[in-house]
Amino acid sequence: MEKTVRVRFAPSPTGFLHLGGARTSLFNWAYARKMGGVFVLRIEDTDVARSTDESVEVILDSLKWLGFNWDEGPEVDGPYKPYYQSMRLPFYQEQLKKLLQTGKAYRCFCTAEELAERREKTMAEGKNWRYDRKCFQLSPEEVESRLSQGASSVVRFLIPEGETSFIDMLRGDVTFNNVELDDFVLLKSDGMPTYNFACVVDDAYMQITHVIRGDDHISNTPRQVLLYKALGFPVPQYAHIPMILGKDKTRLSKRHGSPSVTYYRDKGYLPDAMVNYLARLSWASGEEEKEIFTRQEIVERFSLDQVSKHSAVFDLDKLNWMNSVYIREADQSTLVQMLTEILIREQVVKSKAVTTDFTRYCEKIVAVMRERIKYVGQITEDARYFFTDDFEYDWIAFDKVLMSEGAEDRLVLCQEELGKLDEFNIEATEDVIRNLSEKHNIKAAQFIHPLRMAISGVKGGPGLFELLEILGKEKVLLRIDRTLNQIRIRKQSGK
RNA sequence: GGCGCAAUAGAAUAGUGGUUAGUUCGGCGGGCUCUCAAUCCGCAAGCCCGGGUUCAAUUCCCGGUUGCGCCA
Repeated sequence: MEKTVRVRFAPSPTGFLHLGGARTSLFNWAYARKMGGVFVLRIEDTDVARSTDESVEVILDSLKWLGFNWDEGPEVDGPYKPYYQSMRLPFYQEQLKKLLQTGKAYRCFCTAEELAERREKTMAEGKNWRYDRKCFQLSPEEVESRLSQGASSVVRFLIPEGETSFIDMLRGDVTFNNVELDDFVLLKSDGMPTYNFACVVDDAYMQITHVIRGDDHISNTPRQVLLYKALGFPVPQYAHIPMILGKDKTRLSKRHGSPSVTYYRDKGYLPDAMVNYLARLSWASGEEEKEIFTRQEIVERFSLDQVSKHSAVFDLDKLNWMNSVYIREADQSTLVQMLTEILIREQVVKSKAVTTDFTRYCEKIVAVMRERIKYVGQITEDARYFFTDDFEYDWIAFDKVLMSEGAEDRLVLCQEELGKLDEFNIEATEDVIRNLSEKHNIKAAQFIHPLRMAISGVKGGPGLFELLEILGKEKVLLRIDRTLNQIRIRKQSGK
């Protein structure tokens, strides 16, 4: 009988959820769902100095936002709780005792300074430094006496002779010679377990069957395999997935925009788009022309042997394209909700200003903007004029469109005629402009462009008549006034 | 420095011992339109290098190079 697949995502809460972590999480989640398995979330917070509760919150929020619901972990009790490493110290102690008693691990009293000194000496001789097992020679009595004197110590794992190999589900056999491995530290002098140790003990206790993680862990794997064997636990299956790099092919970091999931959430990206994009980085279903995959489709098709082996470059352009596809298909109400949240966060409006009327106004904005944005927050960047009368002009376009021959006069005509309207809607305003165009035998565009510039300050954007209707008569006339003033100021200062 | 992993257009990828090497994003050009966007049409652009195996290698093997990672 096949054992139930159990996979886990095990972030360190030392900051936000990184896109790389999000993708690792995605592959674990997708694999669990595909295989009818269990997705475990474990918080690796043994680095007391760097771990914070806020970070845990951010990571949990990010995972929830992406929709990777875990079956066991924080907030979801399971049979192998607790799911915070800092609360699992007794397990590590227990296993450590076992290793110490069977001679598979030993106490080491070497100080950092001593080690540095010996390392330097060895390196000076042109040899590779590995821990020289000085403390392995210590007699049990000596160890006891030093411990009772309160000497600071760590516990090291005794690497056996031979070589260690494991099967990586993407690459096949990977082998390391054990002489390359150090007698690495299991327990730090502060009593906390090291990453490799805690990870193995937890994965073993939590019955993890498949370890899917970034390929930066390949080098750790032989150490961990050796630990499983020393502890008498079954070795899980491994799948090391490629890392996500920035445009310059270095590890994705702040230098490449932002690598944090919350950044994209706050910018107005849709979680489904994010998941889709992350999935397509390193994974392909093989179907040509198909880029858009729902969560369900990803789960149905997901398979680790379709994951590529080389690192991937994060491409914001493609994410933007994908997100814009999702924005065009999203529910209006979802987008309006996102927009108002962004407006409040960016202090464009006060939260108490978000009335029913304002929400209705946002609906109209979303309706005309959704097909021309890549993320919802782009509305506040590209279409500030919806929220302030005091917008900045695109001066290059201003000069081209409004400082040309006759533009001012046409704008005045528009103002006059629009001012006569009672019903200020798309149809009526369009009639006005088309009539003007006909009457003066000037192309409609000659009215449209100056008018758009006058009421929005930019040369692109929604259709003019939609824009007029959304802004309303009062604002439109006011803005034309303001613009006419600007034209006059510029004409005076220009000559 | 030691060890490991990887390598198809600018990016993500498909695919193959014999193919005009496919697709998506991006780029460029054009159509449509009041602009932008969307959309449609078209174009440019790729198998890291060297050896071997083979009738035939982008594909299999070895070496190198480069990139990345881990350890120091």
